[in-house]
Amino acid sequence: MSKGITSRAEDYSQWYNELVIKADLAENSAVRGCMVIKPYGYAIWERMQAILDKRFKETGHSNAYFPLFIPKSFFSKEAAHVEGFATECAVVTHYRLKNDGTGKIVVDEDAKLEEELIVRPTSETIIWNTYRGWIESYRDLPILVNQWANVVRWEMRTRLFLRTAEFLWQEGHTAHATREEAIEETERMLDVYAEFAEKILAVPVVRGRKTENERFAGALDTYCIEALMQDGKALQAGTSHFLGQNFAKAFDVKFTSKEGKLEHVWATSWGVSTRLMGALIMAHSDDQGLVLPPKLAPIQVVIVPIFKTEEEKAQIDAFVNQLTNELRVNDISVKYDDRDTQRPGFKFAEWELKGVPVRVAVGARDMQNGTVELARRDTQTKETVAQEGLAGTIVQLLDTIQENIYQKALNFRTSHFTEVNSYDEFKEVLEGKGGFISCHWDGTTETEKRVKEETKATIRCIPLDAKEEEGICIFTGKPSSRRVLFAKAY
RNA sequence: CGGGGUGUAGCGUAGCCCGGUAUCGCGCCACAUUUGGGAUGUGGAGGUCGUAGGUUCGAAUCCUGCCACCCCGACCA
Repeated sequence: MSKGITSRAEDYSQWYNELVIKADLAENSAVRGCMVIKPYGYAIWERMQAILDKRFKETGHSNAYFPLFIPKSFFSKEAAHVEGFATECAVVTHYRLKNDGTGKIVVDEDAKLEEELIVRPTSETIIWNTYRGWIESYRDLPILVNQWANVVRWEMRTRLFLRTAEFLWQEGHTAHATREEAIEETERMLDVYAEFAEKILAVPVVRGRKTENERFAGALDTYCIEALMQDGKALQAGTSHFLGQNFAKAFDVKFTSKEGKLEHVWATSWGVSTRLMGALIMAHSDDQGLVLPPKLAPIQVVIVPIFKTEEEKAQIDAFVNQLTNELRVNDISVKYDDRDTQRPGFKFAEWELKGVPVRVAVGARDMQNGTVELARRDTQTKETVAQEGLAGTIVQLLDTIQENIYQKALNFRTSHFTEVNSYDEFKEVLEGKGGFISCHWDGTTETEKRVKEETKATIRCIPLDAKEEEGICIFTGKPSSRRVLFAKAY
């Protein structure tokens, strides 16, 4: 693609003001790496929430809410977990401010907390501490809970959408009586994510498992979906973790089984975040702005009237009213942009920037001919179609667009998916077109780290559908039994 | 936290080397003409030049500290 607004995450800056702004409150109090999500951007997040939440409910989950603050001591209970998050925690140490006598507001040192509170970077610890009180018997299991929340991770380096210091997400935390059931849940939720990414976001993803090195802090196994962006870099779009009994042991959560034995509970956790908005933008956008798949778009159809006189406007209004009603019956969200403060060309450009999939332009000429101009955001094409049966035409067109956006992304990924059998080839592809590189790896963290140092590529995942195949590691020549996926990642 | 860079109107910028009270474009406001792809003309509003100090008759410009942001690394959804 051309060097456009979406070729890299950094290039958002040309238009992200439409969706978010970087939080910059004032002077010395800039909120580092956070973002203000403006209404239109938030509407996209709300669509994601609504669709995912429905799926969570359909798969038996309920929403709950746990505290933002986590006592520091909770963190130290699971060794791998604390090690994974220790370096990126915001810590609350005091609970009061005071006037220092000169009019300056300072932290009141007398108001020091006995135990510091951590602003949650993820909620496993506080949730498992709570679950201890909820679980006594196998009859209390499973617990299938999800939380919609914000979390804070004080990253060294932030990147809009992809790695902000505060982000919105959902985190599912489930408790099970058996290992098998927990693994099943982990895989089920990965499927929910993958299906959401592909069918709703129209972003094809690879389902896989992380290597030991890339695993979530405290998990026995981390499943993920990996998407490919238009610049050839991979993005982890969602994760589902099998936590084993690690957190149950750390927080002493036991239950009495059917057989009367006291056992530790099995756990999973899974989450997706506002990073999905970054994935959406970088997977589909073009130089004209966002391209939203119809199933996700907060506004699916925008109608722009073109008129000179009040009479013409009244005539168009009547037509649009009827069309709007017909579309709404079909569950299509419609925006009638009849602002008289902007000209049609301006509106066209603005709604394209915002990614609205279908635009209907209707003017006096159309009213005479019984037609409208129907424009597609994905292909940037337009045609004149009959007003007769227009709602039906649009319903079909939205499906076509959804499919086309997915196909386009899939084609891109297919052409950026390369099997290699030597390290030279590996480096050549990596520095050339990029994308996913499928190759044999000896299974050691040492090799993985060495490759990362030399090439910046990491193992994105071991694909779930990887077939057994004898081969040799392209880095060390040691035997390997299946291919893994490497890529440069965000 | 290391290395590099930047901070001037809502946004993007010129000016800085070589000190004399800030340039241009977009946007904004008013009026007129316009309205089928980001209108045009005329007039107008808007700036403690990131911040604190220093040098100087005089600082956006020179010096020092601090803050923030961006890029590259380490870290990560």
